[in-house]
Amino acid sequence: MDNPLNLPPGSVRPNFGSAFYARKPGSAPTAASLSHALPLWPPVPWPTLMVRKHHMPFPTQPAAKKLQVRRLSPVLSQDLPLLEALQVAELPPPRVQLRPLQQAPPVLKQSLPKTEVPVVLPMRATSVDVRWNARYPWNETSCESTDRTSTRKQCKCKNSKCLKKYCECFASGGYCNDCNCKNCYNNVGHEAARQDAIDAAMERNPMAFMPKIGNIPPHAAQNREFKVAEGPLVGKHMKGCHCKRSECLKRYCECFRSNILCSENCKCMDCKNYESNEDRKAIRRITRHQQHLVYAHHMQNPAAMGITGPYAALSPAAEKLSNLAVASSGRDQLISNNDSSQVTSSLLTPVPREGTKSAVKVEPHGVTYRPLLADVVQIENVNELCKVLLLVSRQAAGASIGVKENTNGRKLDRADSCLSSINHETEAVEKQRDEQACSTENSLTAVPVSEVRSGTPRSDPSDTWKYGRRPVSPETQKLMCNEQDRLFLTPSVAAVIPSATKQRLPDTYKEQEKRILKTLHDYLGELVNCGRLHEEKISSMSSKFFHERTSVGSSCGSSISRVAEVARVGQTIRQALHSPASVKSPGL
DNA sequence: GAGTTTGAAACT
DNA sequence: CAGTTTCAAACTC
Repeated sequence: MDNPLNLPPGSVRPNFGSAFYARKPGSAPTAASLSHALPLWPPVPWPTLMVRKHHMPFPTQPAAKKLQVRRLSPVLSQDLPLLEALQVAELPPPRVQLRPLQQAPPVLKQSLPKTEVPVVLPMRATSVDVRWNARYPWNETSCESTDRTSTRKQCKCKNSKCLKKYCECFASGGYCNDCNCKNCYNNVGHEAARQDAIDAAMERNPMAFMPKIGNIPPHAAQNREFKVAEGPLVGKHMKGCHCKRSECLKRYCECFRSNILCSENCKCMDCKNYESNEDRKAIRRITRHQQHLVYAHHMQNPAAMGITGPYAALSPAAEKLSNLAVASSGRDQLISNNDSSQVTSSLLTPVPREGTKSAVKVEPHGVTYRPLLADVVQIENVNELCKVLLLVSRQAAGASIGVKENTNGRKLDRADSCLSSINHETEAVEKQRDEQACSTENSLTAVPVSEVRSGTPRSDPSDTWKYGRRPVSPETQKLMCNEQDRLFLTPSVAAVIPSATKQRLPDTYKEQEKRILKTLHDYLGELVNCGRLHEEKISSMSSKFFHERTSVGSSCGSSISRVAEVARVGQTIRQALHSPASVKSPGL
């Protein structure tokens, strides 16, 4: 049998679709016809397509490709746990491995996020640990995972033997594992009964294990109904919901739960899950606020919660905190995959500084939402970080392969030039924004970029990346990094490298990766501290009526000095990078 | 944690 | 296909 996902021999793979049609060849025409109409056919709930990824924003379809995850070497993963949270796209295929969820690497299991991203990918897409929940696309995982620390749902079925689609695990195409169900037959020990149940479900509805959320058809994209202002809401429920009393604004509603708008497929009553509805918008705002609370909670207590990075999985405690907060607000939407992207992206969204009228955004319903690092992380910082990482990479490459330096240097120059041109295009926009910029008391840009320039050993076209020019977006930078990755990997580059050097290339990559990620790890660590201190500062200011003034001043002063410290760290990194001897660890 | 509400799935 | 029942998640208290 075809094994496009290279599953290990003997691994359990409940392929509902193929199993069903194998027994019922008469259904083959149906399958064949559907294969043209649907991206996934025959239905293959397992391994279904759900990318396990940390902190990842809910992808729009075109962005799905970016979700391919590079697996780090075990050594690196151990040394740099945060690196698991890094998203790297467009990476060399040999390092990408496909494996069923139950064989997920320990590191991955330990840090499974609450937010997993249902992604529509081609059946044979190269991706890691993918699955696609059929009935429960909002589910982060099914029950295959043996991870006890995962925040996945555990079913509590009592009467269905977990062999009906009432059971989330079964509906998602997975086995029950560590669930709280009773009399469970959804396991390997009851494979025959399970297969019968699958057959029965498929017989009732051949689409039973197909994804419920489909893409927006091209013709519908023109329909205002499907145009979603807030980005992540894409697709529509294939069958449509039939809600009567929830107004499609509670998680009873499959559309709402999947964070999509109700469509013409739905037969709901009193639906409020449409784009312009104010109630829906309010709920989304509240949800974002709750995410911010949870996020801040994580940032405050990373060690106590076993979190190794700012984007680590939500703990049950944090989830409960979130739920309680949501409940207290009178609304009941849990954190959705979609909105997490808004939280993370907002971290990098320049906002007016304190002192300006809109420094704190007060929503109409009175909820104040403001990213902790809004005044700390500026887009310039991201650019600067990218540059530092680029220099680290060069240093590593230079240290490892002297011969390669010139070639790669030219390639990087080309990338830098490209980046510069992109910056040039955004010059008009940035000029307008710069006019609004105020002092950067809490910004990480305390170190003048000119210092970076002075430390650069050669004329660098990416200098245009700096002063006076609005940098490109993080997404563009990410693309640029990817581009640079490819530049290192192109056959043309390999062709000019001596064979002896080629053998050392993997080491070069490792060294580059190690240094880059180490630097980034340290940088983000400091960022976490910054955010924590920043919040302390805000908290202190807000409680100034209850504390003596001196304590506030002390806290603020402490925060400011801490930010300055981070800036100093950045300088240290740069100095280390330009040290003639070797690239030293930033030593944070 | 128990009880209630809700809507999908299953059944008639 | 419509109506009813079953079921488990979501929600409330």
